[in-house]
This record gives sequence, structure tokens and C-alpha cells, in this order.
Amino acid sequence: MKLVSPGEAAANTNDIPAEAGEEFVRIGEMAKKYGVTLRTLRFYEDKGLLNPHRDGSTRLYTRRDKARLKLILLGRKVGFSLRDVKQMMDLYDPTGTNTKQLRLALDKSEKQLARLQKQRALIDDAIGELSKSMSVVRQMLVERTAAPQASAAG
Amino acid sequence: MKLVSPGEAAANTNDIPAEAGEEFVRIGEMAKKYGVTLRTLRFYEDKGLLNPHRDGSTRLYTRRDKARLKLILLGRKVGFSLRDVKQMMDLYDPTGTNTKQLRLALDKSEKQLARLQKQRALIDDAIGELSKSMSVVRQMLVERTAAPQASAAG
DNA sequence: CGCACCTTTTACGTTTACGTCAATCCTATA
DNA sequence: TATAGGATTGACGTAAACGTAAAAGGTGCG
Repeated sequence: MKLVSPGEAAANTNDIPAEAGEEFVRIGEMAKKYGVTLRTLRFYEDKGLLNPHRDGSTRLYTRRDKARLKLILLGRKVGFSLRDVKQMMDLYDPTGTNTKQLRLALDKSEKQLARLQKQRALIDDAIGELSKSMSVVRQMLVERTAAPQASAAG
Repeated sequence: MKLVSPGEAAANTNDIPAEAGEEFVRIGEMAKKYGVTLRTLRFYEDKGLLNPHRDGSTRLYTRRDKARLKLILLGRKVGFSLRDVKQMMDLYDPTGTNTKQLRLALDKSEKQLARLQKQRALIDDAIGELSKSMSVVRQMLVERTAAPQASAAG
């Protein structure tokens, strides 16, 4: 698959890796493919999380960008801030073992896991409190609607 | 009107009024008593959630305000926005049965409960994903630190 | 040619619940 | 009187992750 877009010729003047089938997609496709908005992709780029190539001023995303985006989305899903994600990604070095990166990721992950568990506890607590309040309210409503006339109450 | 002077308040923090008269506390005491900041109390007032009396320009909180604050804090704890809390409180009528208020509260509570459960599900999901990623990272680290020399992988 | 469609950059707006000054005022106490 | 401790009303700042114009340019199609 080559350029998937109207005006396929645009980038062909560029001798992009003729060897492998580097796949370039523009921002619209990229967005659709990953369920994000154009704004989001540009925002991530602005924050240094993505670095698509350019054909003039048009952004061209490769599979490298896709991989990065997937990581970003995973990070977001597990509750990392974009800042954290960037910090971890910035440590990536294609020529090394990335031990530092992995350690940082693990460290951050442990902390995030703790946060998530704490949040879950808070939510459980909230659910408990809310349920309790709801029973009270329900009871009050019963007393007001099911006993319009005076009566002896225990 | 009995006022608690700053000096007295400072010296007799636990001094309980001998009489069952109206007890007025100033913002500092109120804040301490409920673990909130002065800013918070003023903010709640600005948002129409509290309505302390005034001695000149000094705010004086009564037990009514305390009751309201307790409700606000409970609402906050279970995840309601201050706007929701206000909406519910605004329906309170000391002369009626408050059926409408109770119904609204119940309605909002049901929705909030649903939101909380959804959140919990998301968090559980996130915890799962994160744990999974962590094992992968750990494994990668093991491969990098425990096998500096060439070896069969897998 | 003109339109639809995609893309660009710039930049202010949104949401929620306060935090953080800043300048001023009042009061009790040593 | 000086100082310390509260209190008051503004009013801008913060965080996170985009949303939402606005104004403009390129492209192929009928």
C-alpha cells in the first residue's frame, strides 16, 4: 500500500525508502485509524510525543509514529499523564538496551498502580456511602408517600 | 448575640457553651473543624452553597451552616459536583415534605452510582493493562541484565 | 471555473475547585 | 505602641487535554 490519499503523487517526488514499503498516511487517516481527533495528533506533536515527517507542510505518519501513538494511547489508558509518557519515551534509544528506560517505566508503573488501587478504594468507599445515603433517602420518600395520614410510628 | 473572641477561641478551643444558645464560629474555627481551608469556605459561599451570618464583615457560621457543609462534603466524597450539590440543596424547604428534593437527590444518586461503577470498571481495566505491561517490562529487564552474553531466547 | 475536501498555523476557550498573592483592616496583648 | 494573629475583598493562576473557531492554501473532479 502506498500513499493512501487523494493526490497520491504529492510525495512521490521524494525518494522515500524504496526498499521497504514505508507507509505514509496523512493526519486524517491517522486520526480515523486510532480514534483520535486531528487536534489530538497535533497536540501530541506539539508536546513532543510525535514527530511525523513532512511533505511541505503536510504531516506524514509512518509506522514508527503509529507505534508511538499506540504507546501513548496505552499510557493514557492506564492513567499516565502525557508528561510521564513523554518522559519514558524520551529515554528510548534504538541503539541501546534501554535499561534506563525500562527501569523508569517500571518505577512509574509501580507508582501508578498504587494510585489506581487507591482510587479504586476511594471509589468503593464512595459507592458505599452513596448507597447508604440512597437507602436513607428512599426510606424518607416512603415515609412521605406511603403514610399520608397520621399513624403511630415505632 | 454571643461571640467567641479570637483570644478566647484560641485559649478555649474546647470550651463548650454552657448554654444551648446559638453558637457562632468564625471562618478559622469552621475551617479547622471540618478540615477545609478558608478559601474553600469562601468559595462555597461565593457559589451559593453556604450563607453565614455577618458581624460587620466577619462571617459567623451557625450549626445550620455546619449541617450544610457536612452535606457538601458528603456530596463531594461521593463524587457530586458542587453544582449538583447546590441544585439539591436549593430544593430544600424547611416547611414542606421535600419530596421533590428527595426525588432529585435519588435520581442524581442513581446516575452518580452508575458513573462510579463505570469508573471502577475502567480502573480495574487499567490495573489489568498496567500489570500486564509491567510483566512484559520486567521480562525485558531480565533478558537484558541476566543474559549479557549471547544465549538462546525463548 | 468553482466547489468540496483536506490540510495548515495561531490562539483563545473549556472544565472544576480551589491556590496564592496583595492590599487593607480590626483587635487583643505585652 | 508595636506586634502578632485573624479577617476581608479582589483577582490572577493552576492543572490536563484537548475543543473550537478563524483565516488561509493546496488538490482533484465535474
